[in-house]
Amino acid sequence: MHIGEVAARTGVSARALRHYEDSGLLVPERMGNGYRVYAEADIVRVAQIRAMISAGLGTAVIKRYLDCARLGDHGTSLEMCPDLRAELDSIAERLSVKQAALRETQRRLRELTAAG
Amino acid sequence: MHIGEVAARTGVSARALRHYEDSGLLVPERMGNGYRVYAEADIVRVAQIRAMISAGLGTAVIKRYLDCARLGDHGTSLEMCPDLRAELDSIAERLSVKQAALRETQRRLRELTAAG
DNA sequence: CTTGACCTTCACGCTGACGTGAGTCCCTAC
DNA sequence: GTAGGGACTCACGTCAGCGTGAAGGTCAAG
Repeated sequence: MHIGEVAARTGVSARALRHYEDSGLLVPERMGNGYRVYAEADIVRVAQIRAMISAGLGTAVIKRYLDCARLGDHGTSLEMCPDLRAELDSIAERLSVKQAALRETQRRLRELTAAG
Repeated sequence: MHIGEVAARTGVSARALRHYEDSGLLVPERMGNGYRVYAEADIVRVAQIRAMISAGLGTAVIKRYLDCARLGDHGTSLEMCPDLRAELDSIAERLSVKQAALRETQRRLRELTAAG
């Protein structure tokens, strides 16, 4: 299918899809006229990418994740995955810190409003 | 004290301190020669700002928070605080979503490494 | 054959929190 | 007086994930 249909089915803009390709996250086939041709599997892949981006991951990390996943599909070694998992852990921890800081801010704010 | 000492004591760069001033978060006195003069209380304030920025809050929101806090100190009305609290709640919720997505990503990754 | 929808590749714009010079004072010390 | 270490004000650069034209090729339909 073409980029417009992928955009419609995933809710991701065509511009974003091209950006994902620039970042190496998505590599659609090309027709003779240069049009991008996406497979059904790309729909799932786009959903994965969106989930990871909304989780705060950068495209570089996502690319490594997808490479890792692709290696897994072929049953080959997953040497890079431990590093990636450590990175995901550290990102999750940073998010926890952010959440804690935000909750603390909320607590202070509630104190203020209660005292006012 | 001067900006250099504040930078050293807080671990925040002088550039960042000037940026906070541009954003209206910090308003140091000025000497005759134009040098910024910070009070001890500003050390605490910088720590608060850092905590809120690392929590993902923007300077505009932080400014409103500090204004709110300052109003509280003077015992005056806190009309804007409910809005701010709602905003903090929504940010906290978005962070929760991110964390959940990140945990899901970690789960998938662990499945891959387990299957490899 | 022409409209019109859809596709292509540049390439600049935007937001946010600063980094990084450039060029210039200010102040202390030797 | 001269060196040096701050501090000052512009003002452009950076990173990320796109948005938004611009200028033009492609293709099915009337």
